[in-house]
Amino acid sequence: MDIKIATEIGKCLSNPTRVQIMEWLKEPEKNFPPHETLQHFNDGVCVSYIQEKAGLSQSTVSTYLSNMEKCGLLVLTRYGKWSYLKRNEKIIQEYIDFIR
Amino acid sequence: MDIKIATEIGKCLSNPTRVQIMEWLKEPEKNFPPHETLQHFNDGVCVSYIQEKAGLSQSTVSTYLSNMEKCGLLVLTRYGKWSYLKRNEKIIQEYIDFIR
DNA sequence: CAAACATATCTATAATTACCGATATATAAA
DNA sequence: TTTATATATCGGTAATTATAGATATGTTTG
Repeated sequence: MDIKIATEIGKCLSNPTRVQIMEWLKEPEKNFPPHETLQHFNDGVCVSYIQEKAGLSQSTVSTYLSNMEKCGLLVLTRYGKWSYLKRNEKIIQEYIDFIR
Repeated sequence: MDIKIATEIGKCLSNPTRVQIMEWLKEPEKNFPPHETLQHFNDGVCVSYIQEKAGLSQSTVSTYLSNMEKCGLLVLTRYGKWSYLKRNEKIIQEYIDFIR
């Protein structure tokens, strides 16, 4: 991992709500209600659930998640009108290897 | 580690110079000239060497290092008029355990 | 003690980020 | 094909951070 990407990841992890989102996504079934159309969390959690739980505006949370996805911390999967986000454990591990 | 401290660490790691400093301090003997009064890097590297290498003002780098020490990323040791800084591997590991 | 040196802190301005409401886009449902 | 729903993006203001120069503090040395 290069220093530029590591810094972008650091920026994502410099805000308590975004750090909290990373923590919530460790255990979706514990932290979120079940999805209505999907019977699992295989692709993570939909944006609106995360937004609701974060208690910030839709636009703010959407921007957070977009940036977290751009730097690789999260993986985005779209099904119809829903977007699901899950942790990208591979990139997280690369980041850990970089800073350790 | 609680989310507040993790966020402070994230802030420190959200700037390329500060990330770079963390990297340099992994291998002081490789990245810095030998100290004049001290014959080792056991307590890390003095502020002025880090400042010189970073290429930013003395006050800016001093503030960086101070914040990095406050959140636990670095350990500060003073000998007379010199301050030495080294990585705090214990806290770094705690941070890694938190985000993983 | 005075001068020199290393580092920290203060003050100020420029740049960036936080956050929202409004609006756009894209899909699904009626 | 309108309407509703989910998410993204735009435009703006408030808050925070970046960074520097000036100054203060503490230490060593002459």
